[in-house]
Amino acid sequence: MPLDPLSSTFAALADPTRRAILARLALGETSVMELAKPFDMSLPAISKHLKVLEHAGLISRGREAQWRPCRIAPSSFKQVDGWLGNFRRFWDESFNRLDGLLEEMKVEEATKAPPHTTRKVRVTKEKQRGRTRG
Amino acid sequence: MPLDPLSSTFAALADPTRRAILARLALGETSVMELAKPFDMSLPAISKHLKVLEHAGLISRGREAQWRPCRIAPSSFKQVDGWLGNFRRFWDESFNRLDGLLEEMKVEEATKAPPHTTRKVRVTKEKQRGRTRG
DNA sequence: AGGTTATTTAACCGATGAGCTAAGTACATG
DNA sequence: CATGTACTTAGCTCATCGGTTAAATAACCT
Repeated sequence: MPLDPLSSTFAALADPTRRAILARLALGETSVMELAKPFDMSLPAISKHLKVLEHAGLISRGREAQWRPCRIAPSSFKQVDGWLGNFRRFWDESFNRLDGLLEEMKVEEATKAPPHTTRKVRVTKEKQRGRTRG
Repeated sequence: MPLDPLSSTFAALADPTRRAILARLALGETSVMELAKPFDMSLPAISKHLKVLEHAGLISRGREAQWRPCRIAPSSFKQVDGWLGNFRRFWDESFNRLDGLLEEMKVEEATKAPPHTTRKVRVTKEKQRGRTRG
């Protein structure tokens, strides 16, 4: 019954309250009370949101006396970015320019391109990341 | 009642079936039948998933005779990537290195840093994108 | 017109999700 | 120890979601 990690991360991000909480946390670690302030919502509701975010790996929580300070956790963000990388060529112009360059460099394949799909495609899964600002 | 665009996009991405459909579409435009094949699921279910993806702006659909070919639509992907950019500094090392460089260049602020938050932070909203592979 | 293929709509069901209030836990301090 | 502060858990409601089957629509092909 538990969703795969990427699904729970996306699900966690699919709520404006939770995204606002993350935006606040991007400014620095803070308490639940502090996080709750901007919202016209009960504290338990915020508590639940935080649990969802934590479960999704988007935040982590510490303990300091009666406070449970929250902070951004990088890993899930990274995973989302990685997944998104598989589609980057669809909108990122500079990405495409670079891809085109790499394309030209291995012309040996160009002659036997299969006519199956519309565009020429190399899926190259995760490999996409890491080429951007190395 | 309708969610904001970013929320519906994230919600659409929070399902493994839909992500698999997108992965298939990354290989090129194709029909509903073709998209349905890999899944042990009724056709109406797939049809619903496609409607969700379309509504989220992640795909667009054409008409060719009795087929409704689907293809990736870039805009929502781009928006997600843009939003994610606000958090890139939390995981992308090279991003941080570049940020540190920019930091050093404007040292005039370094002396009067406020002790309010843990890290030194400039929010710089969307501006983050576009510096990667210019 | 009548049939086949491709896809959507309608109507339903069980599970999950976001919100609430009320009560419980954990720590700090008078 | 009693009270206050900072949360979390429990239990409820209502809406939405992912799936189903059955029927409808749409376009092609005799």
